[in-house]
Amino acid sequence: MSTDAVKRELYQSIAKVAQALASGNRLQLLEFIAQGERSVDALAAMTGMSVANTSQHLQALRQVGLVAARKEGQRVYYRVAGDEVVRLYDALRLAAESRVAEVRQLVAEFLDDKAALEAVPAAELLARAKKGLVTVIDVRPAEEYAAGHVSGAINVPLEALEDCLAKLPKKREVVAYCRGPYCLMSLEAVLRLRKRGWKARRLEDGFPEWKAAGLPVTSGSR
Amino acid sequence: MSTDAVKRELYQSIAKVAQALASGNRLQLLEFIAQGERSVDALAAMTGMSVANTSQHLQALRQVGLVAARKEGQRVYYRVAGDEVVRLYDALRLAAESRVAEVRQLVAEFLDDKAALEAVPAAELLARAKKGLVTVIDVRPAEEYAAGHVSGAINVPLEALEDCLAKLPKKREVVAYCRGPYCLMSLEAVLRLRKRGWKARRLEDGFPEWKAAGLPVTSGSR
DNA sequence: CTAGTATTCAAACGATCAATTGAATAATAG
DNA sequence: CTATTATTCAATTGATCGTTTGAATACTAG
Repeated sequence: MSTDAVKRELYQSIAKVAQALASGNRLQLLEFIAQGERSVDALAAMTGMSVANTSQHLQALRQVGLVAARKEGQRVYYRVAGDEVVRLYDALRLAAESRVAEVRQLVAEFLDDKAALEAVPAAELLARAKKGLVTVIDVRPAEEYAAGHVSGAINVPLEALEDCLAKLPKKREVVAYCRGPYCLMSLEAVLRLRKRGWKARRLEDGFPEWKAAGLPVTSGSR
Repeated sequence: MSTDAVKRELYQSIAKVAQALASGNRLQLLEFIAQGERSVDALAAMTGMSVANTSQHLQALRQVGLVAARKEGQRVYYRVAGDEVVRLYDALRLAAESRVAEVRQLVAEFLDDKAALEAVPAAELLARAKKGLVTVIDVRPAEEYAAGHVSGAINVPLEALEDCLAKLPKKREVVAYCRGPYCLMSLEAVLRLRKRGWKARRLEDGFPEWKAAGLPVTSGSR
């Protein structure tokens, strides 16, 4: 094979990985899978897609090596194939958020509709936290929490939200934060808490902005 | 709009960015652009694509905000839109390289065919460099070279290879290295140098492996 | 073995995408 | 002004992708 032909095929092979990410449904699947191993029907239920369609998309992801599968009994559990996959997903999300005007607008619209008007500014949170009026939760994965978090916040990863409800006094308002103003994890947490009867709002910004503003942070210990 | 609909559109918007990367031709364009601002016809010549086709692909990249354009005289120069874009490209390449068997095989085949058998192991390079028998060149971009490079190597970015030929004595063998064993920059450099009559080989691994092996590195100064 | 569940496969449709071609802008030189 | 060069636009064709549908496997419970 000629050098050029090999080169073209090499790029084409990399492009196949991008192609696997080029579908909103598959991205959503990947995000769920990144939170933990899931079976096909669980993923179908979470995304609202048909089982057949879900299976097909999962195979597209598996074919390029982004996810791996494990069979147990009559169920097949999918998981991300490795850390690079999560890093790739994050890089994609980041590039999209910071570059695509459309995404910014959609997020703004989404937030406006639902809870943005009620987002808590950092200064307000700080004041109310001092008075012990709120429970601050960090809904990012445990590793990110360990690397640094808002002082006084407890870690409630989004995927474990339902398991951690006991930790959250229902009387006190809950304020959730995540990676940034365009990250949807905290919003998701707020929506889910409200559905269950909590008073919940999101922090206006995420941890990076909080830290950059020189507000108190803690790292390592719980 | 319903929450679900917004969410779906949000994922779809992110997917559009991935879609823009889902083409070997566009990835190749992006890689060239990442090395520095380029005009449409220059890119068309580099990739061997028609100008119209190149223009069309560039616009696909621009539409999702991965590259930006600047008009000067009758030429339009394209550049990457930001650092996140390079990070995204790297993450994609990394995930593809580490996951897709096909890519590994293609790279192996490519290298085998061409120059892999003649790749210089790190130990051999070290020994021969000490005796002054070889010229070691780092073909990565200047910023990466500045952040750390093999001691004694001179920086000859791939895009400036032809301009730097004067620096390379034709009598001494040239050994080129880049980002890693699956990075094609050093191979490209070797092929181009050979075409012009140099004796050239590539280092078996890239800078990260060299550094990880505890071999001598230098950073900052030229 | 049979019934039931989880997953995958296969075919079919419409929608979207890539490359080619030829023409339309836009800027510059003479 | 006209001719030239660089880039983009528009229309076409063939290929690929996404979803639905219905059926085929694979496993488990009884």
